[in-house]
Amino acid sequence: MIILDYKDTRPVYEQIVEKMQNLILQGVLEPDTQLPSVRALAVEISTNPNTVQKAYSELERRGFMYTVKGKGAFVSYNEELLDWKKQDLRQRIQAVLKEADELHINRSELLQGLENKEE
Amino acid sequence: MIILDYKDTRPVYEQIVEKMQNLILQGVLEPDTQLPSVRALAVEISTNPNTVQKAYSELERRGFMYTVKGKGAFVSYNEELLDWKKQDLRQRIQAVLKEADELHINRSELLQGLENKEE
Amino acid sequence: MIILDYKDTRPVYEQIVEKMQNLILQGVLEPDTQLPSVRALAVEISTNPNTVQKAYSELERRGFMYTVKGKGAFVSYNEELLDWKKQDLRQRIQAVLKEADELHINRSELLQGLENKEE
Amino acid sequence: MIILDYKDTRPVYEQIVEKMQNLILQGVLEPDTQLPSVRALAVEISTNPNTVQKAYSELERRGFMYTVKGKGAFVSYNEELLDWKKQDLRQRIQAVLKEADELHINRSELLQGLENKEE
DNA sequence: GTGGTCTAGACCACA
DNA sequence: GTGGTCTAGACCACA
Repeated sequence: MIILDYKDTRPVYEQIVEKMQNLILQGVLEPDTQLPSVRALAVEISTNPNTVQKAYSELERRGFMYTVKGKGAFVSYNEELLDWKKQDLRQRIQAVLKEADELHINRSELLQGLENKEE
Repeated sequence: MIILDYKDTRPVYEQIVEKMQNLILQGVLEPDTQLPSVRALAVEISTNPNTVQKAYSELERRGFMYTVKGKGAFVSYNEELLDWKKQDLRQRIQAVLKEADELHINRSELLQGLENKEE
Repeated sequence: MIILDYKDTRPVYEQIVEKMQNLILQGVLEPDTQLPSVRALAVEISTNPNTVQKAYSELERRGFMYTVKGKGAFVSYNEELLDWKKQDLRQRIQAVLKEADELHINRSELLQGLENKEE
Repeated sequence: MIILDYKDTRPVYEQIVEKMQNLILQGVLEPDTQLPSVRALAVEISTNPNTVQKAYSELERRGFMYTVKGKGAFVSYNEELLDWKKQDLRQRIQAVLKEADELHINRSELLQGLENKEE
């Protein structure tokens, strides 16, 4: 389900959050499906349960899953989440462009050739 | 000269690096100008000299300043550095766009209205 | 694992960098092996953890190790690093030879008898 | 007579020593010629007299000049000094080759193409 | 005075 | 436990 990249410098829990989030947004994990338990996932990716727990809490806070006591964690996808993600991506691009502005680097020049997905 | 943002979660030394770098790239600090001494800057922004030292070392490593032992630190700007920065900004935008691709979010839609600096 | 030479005038952190680097290039420390923790090595060679930390950061920057937060530091050797080291050694010899040229000292004379390792 | 390189990372006094030494070994400064006074040279290269003094002391220690109280400093060249310099260069090359040995890098490979001065 | 290194120890996020 | 950052202060070579 999830493969960690040990050469990635980001914290493990952040990698889990990002990967789970993408699986949900992409529809690979469908709404109301049950997710693996904290312990099961920890074993699967051989990491500490604390780390998985931290990732799950963050995903719940962001609205990507809900937990039912005694039953487990479930996917909670809805259209709003994709919008939320779009906003997030857009803000990250804006942050970069703001930096460019400060250095008097032309925005169009920077974005040139990036409008379309390369395949 | 430099104002720290205590709400910023990044380490202090990183904020110093980024701000000095921008001042140099913007031409506010001109080549061969002497920079404030490690101790002077530490007092000015009320931080520890070691922290400023760490920032200065990183700036030297990146080619933004050079150091003459016993005399001080001096600005060492050249055109290549701006190109290097442009590459860096471009790569950061590409990383965001790659994420968008994975979620089937349209690139043009995401970039809409960002081509020009808002004023 | 590492023995410091207190007669060596170079800074302690530089000696650590050089020795670890050699152990990695020689293959004594194999890729993905875990390195001693900052604190453990500091105790072993009776120096300050900050000094070891500085050495580890430099080794990471040079590509000889990678760090997983909360887990530790690991060896990250690849062939390119040895090539890089060869270039470095060659350049240092060239610098000496250039000095010799300026004094009209014959290169061959200087290099005589050095082509083969003494055993 | 001497031009300092401010982008050179070595200490100023070391640059002075090296440059004076080369001028003497090359015969540009002839034996028993009077050298500029500490103060005169300090003004000429706009540095601190302490720095020139340190360089002169080192040159005297190495046998490249002698001082006559009340008169000044004089060049003291003799054949032995060139031999001394050759030994010095040779030792520096040997140090590099010893490093190569430790990494199992072939000496001949490293020295290939360096036997003759490029022009 | 100036940068560079180091000690001794604290605190934090992460696992 | 592990790396990363930081404080407060010392000492050194160099100018």
